[in-house]
Amino acid sequence: MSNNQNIQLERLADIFKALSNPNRLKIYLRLSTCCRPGTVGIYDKNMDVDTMFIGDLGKELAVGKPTVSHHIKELRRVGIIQTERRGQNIACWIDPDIIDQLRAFFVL
Amino acid sequence: MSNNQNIQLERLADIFKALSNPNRLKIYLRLSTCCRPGTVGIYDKNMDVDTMFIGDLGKELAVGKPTVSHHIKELRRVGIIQTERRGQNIACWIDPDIIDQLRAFFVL
DNA sequence: CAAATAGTTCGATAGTTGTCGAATTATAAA
DNA sequence: TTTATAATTCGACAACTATCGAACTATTTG
Repeated sequence: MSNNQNIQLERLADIFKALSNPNRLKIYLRLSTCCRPGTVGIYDKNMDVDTMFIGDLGKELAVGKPTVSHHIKELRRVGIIQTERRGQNIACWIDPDIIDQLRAFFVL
Repeated sequence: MSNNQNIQLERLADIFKALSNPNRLKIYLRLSTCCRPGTVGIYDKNMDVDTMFIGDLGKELAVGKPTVSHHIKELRRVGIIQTERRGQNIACWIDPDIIDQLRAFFVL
């Protein structure tokens, strides 16, 4: 019996799992600094305010490229980040919507 | 090099790991209904408003007692819940402080 | 004390995860 | 077209996790 409520629960558990690895959490935190205060919700990925590429993230992480790629894939899979190729690089940013949902979840 | 910031990060990752298992997330959600709306922050564990015991949680979870015990231990280890023996039973409740911290974390 | 109930601990096991090096693909530059 | 850079995919492996049954501890009740 896998009803809607269970699907939602599994999805939420998956999101927390994505944030449960220190390296992925570092990526999340690093990306969250790309959004200037007050710009959440109106963040425009074309503004290039402070664009982060996957390679930049790797340099701060002390793990190899395949590992970074794996973590990015996981964060994208659960919807925490979005990516877009720009030439040789791939830009990443946090999806503000999912963060709103998570904040709402922790209202008891 | 394991500075304070890294310790905090590891702790946060640990909290998310605790919530990343569907059964533990169910326990969290079930316990969160013990706090009536509007009582967050003034929740008094001695009020017995809607006290949950570990056995009650197990009945709703379709896993054996050792597994429930393991999950409770994990949730307590990271500080999400607190427990207290009351006779034969052990009461559980969510620590409201940690929830406030988690909500604050998701403010970009 | 004996029996019943609630929960924990232990040891085992199947499954999952994080990491790597090597090989590969995609794009840009010379 | 050749070379360089950025990132992904693949296969492997060690470490970790969720679960269970059996045995154990703690508490209450008769």
